[in-house]
Amino acid sequence: MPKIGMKPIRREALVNAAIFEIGRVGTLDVTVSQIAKQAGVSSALAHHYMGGKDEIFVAAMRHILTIYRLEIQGALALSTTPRERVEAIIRSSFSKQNFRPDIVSAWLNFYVKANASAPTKRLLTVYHKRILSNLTYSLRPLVGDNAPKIASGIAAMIDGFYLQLALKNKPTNKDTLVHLIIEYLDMSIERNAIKNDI
Amino acid sequence: MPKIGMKPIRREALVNAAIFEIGRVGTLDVTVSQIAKQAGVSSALAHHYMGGKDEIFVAAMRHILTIYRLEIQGALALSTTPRERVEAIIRSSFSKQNFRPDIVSAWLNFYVKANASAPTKRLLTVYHKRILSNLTYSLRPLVGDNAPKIASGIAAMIDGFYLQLALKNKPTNKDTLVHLIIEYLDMSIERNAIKNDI
Amino acid sequence: MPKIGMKPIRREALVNAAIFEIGRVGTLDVTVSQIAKQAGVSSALAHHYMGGKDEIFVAAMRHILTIYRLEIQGALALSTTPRERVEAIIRSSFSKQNFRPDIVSAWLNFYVKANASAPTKRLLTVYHKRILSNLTYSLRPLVGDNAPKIASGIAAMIDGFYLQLALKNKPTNKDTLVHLIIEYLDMSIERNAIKNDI
Amino acid sequence: MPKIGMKPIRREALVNAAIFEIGRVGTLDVTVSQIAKQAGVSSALAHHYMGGKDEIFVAAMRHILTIYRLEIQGALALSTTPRERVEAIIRSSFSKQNFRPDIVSAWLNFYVKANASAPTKRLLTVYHKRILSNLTYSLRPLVGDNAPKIASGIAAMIDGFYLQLALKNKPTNKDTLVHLIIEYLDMSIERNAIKNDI
DNA sequence: AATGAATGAGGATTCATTCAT
DNA sequence: GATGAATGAATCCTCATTCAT
Repeated sequence: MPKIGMKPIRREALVNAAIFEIGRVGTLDVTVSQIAKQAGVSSALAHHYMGGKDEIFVAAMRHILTIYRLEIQGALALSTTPRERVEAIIRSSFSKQNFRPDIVSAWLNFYVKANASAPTKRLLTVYHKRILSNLTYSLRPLVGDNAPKIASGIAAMIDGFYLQLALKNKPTNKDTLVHLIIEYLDMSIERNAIKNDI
Repeated sequence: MPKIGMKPIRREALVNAAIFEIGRVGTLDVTVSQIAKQAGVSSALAHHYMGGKDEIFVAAMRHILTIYRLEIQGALALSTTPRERVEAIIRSSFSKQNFRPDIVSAWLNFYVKANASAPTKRLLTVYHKRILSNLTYSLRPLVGDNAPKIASGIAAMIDGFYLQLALKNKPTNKDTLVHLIIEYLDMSIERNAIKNDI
Repeated sequence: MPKIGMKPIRREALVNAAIFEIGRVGTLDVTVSQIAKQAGVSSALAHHYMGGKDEIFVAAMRHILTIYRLEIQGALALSTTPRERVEAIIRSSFSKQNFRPDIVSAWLNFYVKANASAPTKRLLTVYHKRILSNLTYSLRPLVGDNAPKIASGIAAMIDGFYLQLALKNKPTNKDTLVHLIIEYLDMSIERNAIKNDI
Repeated sequence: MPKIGMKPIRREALVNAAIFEIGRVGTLDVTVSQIAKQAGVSSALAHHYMGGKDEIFVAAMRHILTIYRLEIQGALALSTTPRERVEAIIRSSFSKQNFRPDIVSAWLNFYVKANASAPTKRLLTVYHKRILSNLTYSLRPLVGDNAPKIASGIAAMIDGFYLQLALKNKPTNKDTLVHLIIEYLDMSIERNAIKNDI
C-alpha cells in the first residue's frame, strides 16, 4: 500500500478554496494568499503544489468541468431513449452541484477569461464540443438534420441562464429554467416531426 | 466661437480605447496606461478626465448600453406589428454595431464583473429589465400570459450566443443565430396560438 | 500715474490663500491647485506670478513675518521705557493678527520646514535674531548681563505656547499666556535687581 | 529553540530608520522607499510589517514618546523631593537620548503634523497631559495653586527650546537651557513662597 | 512537508509644472 | 492677463513568486 502523499490532498483543498474565493469575490481578482488561507495553507505551499496562480485557475476550471462531466455521464447512464438523454443533459446543467452560486460564478469567470488564457480556452472548447456532440447525437433521432442547430440553441439557453444568474441575488427556481428549455426541446421535436411526416 | 472643451472629446476617445483594449486583451486586466496610450493621451490625463479606472469601466459599459439602446429604439420605431417588434429586438442584438468582437468581449466582461461592482450592476440590471420589459410587452399579444417566460427564453438565447462567441475565433454567421432565435419565437407563438384556439 | 499691474494683487491673493489653506489642512501638504482655487485663479497663473510652489511658501512666510515685524514696530513706537518695550514685543506676539489659527499653523509649519528649505531658514534666522536682539537690547537696562539669557527664555516661551496652540482645538485665552510670560519677566527683573543691589 | 520572528526586529529597524530619515531630510516628506532602504529592506517589506506609511509615522512617534516616558520615569524614581522631581522632568527633556537632532526633528514634525493626523494627535495629547500632570503634581507643594500655570510655563519653555533647536545647526549647550528653565522654576518657587508667608 | 521572509515588478493615482492659445 | 490642456515624474501600495530553513 503506497503511502499517499499530501499532493492530492492539498491540490483538492486549494482548488476548492479557489472556487470558493472566486465565488465570494465574484471575480478572478483573487490573490493566491486568499486562496491559500481559505485552504488553510501558506501561499508558498500553494505555489509548491500548484505551480502558480494560472495553474490554480486551470485546475479549478478542470475540476468544475469534471464534476459537470461526471454528472452528465451519470444521468446519461440512467437514460434509455434519446429524449431522456437530452433531458438528462439539460437537467444536469442545473443540478444541485453545478448550480452552486460559487460554481456558477467561477464558471462564468473562466468562460470569459478563456479569451486570454490558452489552456482555459482549450479546456472549454473541448467541453463545449463534447456537450454539443452529446446533444446533437441524441437529438438526431428526434429532429433529424436540424439536430446541430437545436443543440446549439439549447446550449445557448443553458449558458444564457447561467449568465443571468450571475446578475441576480435572489435564488432562482431551477425548475422554471429547466422547463423552459425542455419546452423549447419539445416544440422543436414537434415541429420537426410534423415536417418529417409530410 | 467658443473654444470647444476637450473633455467630451477625450472622454469619448478614452471610452472607445477602453473597449478596444478590453477586446484586445479579452479581460478587464487592462491598465489605465494601456487605455490612455490607445487613446493617444497620457495616463494622467485619463485620470483627469475620467476620474479613475473604475469610472472608465463604468463609462465604457454605459457607452455600450447606450449604443444598444439606441439601436433597439431605432429598430422599434420602424416596426409596426408586435411580431416585428420582437424581431427587431432580436436582430438589434446581433447588429453590426453590437456584434463587434471587442464590444461583445467588453460586454461579457462587464456582465461578469457586475457581481463585484455596484454601479455596473445597477447599470446592467436596468438594461436587462428594460429589454425584458420590451420583449414581454411585444410578446403578450402573441403568446398571452406566457410572454414573460418566452421573453426570458429569448433573452437567455441572446446572452448565451454572446457567451459562446467570446470563445470562438472564427467569425460566426449572425444570420444563423438570429434565425435560430426567431424559430424559437415562431414555435412559441404557434404553440400558444393553438392553445388559444381551443 | 503708472497703471498698476495685476502682479501685486494676484500675489497678495495667492499668499493669503496659501496661509488660509495651510491653516485649513494643518500641513504643508497643500496643492498649488488648492491654493489657486482658494485665490480664485488658475494654478497656471499661480505659477506665472509666484514662480513655483516653494516660492509661494517663502512669500507666505515672508508675509507673516512682515505682519509680525510691523506690529512689533508699531507697538515699540508707542513704548517709552525698556519695560514697556519688552512687554510690547510679548503682547505683539499674541496680537489678534498674529494669533489667528491659520497664521499660527502656517508659522509653525514653516518653522519646522525651515530645516529643509534654505530660503525659509534664512528668513527665520533673520527674524529670530531681530527679535532676540530687540528683546536683549530692551532687557539690558533691566537685568544687565543676563539680558541674552532672559531674552532667550522669553522667546522660548512664546514659541512654546505657539506650539502648544497648534495641538489644541479650544481657543486659548491669550491674556493668560501673556501674563505668564510677563510674570517671568517681572521675576527676572526683580531677582536681578536684588542681585544688582547687593 | 523557537525560531524568532523577524517582525519585532524589522519594525524596530524601520522605526529607527524613519526617525533617522526624518531627521536627515528635516521633514515628513520622506518616502517609504527611503526609510526601507535605510532599514536595509525593501519597501514592500516595510509595508508588510508596518502596514503603510502612516503607520510607520505613528509607530515612530510612539517610539519617541516611549523613550521619553521611560527616561522621565527613571529620573523620577531617583527623585525624592518635589523639587527634585520637577528638575528630573526638565533634565530628562534634554537628556542625551531625547536631544538627538533627528529625534528633535522628528518630534517637531509629528507635533505639527498632529493637526492633520488623528492618531498622532491622540498620542501627543495623552503625552502632553501626562507631562503637565506630572509637573503640576510635583509643583503643588512648592507653589500651591499656581502649579498649573507654572507647569504650563515650564512646558512651553521646553517646547520652545526644542523648536529653536530645529533651526540651529550648531550644537547647543543643553546645560544652558536646563539652567534657564530651572532658574524660572526657582524664581517661581521663591515668589510664591514669599506670598505664602504673608 | 511546510512556511516565514523577502523582493521585483507593476499599477493606480497625484501633482508640480509647462505651453499654446 | 489668464487658463485649459497636457504630461513626466514620483509615490504608495499590492502581489505573485522565490528561497532558506
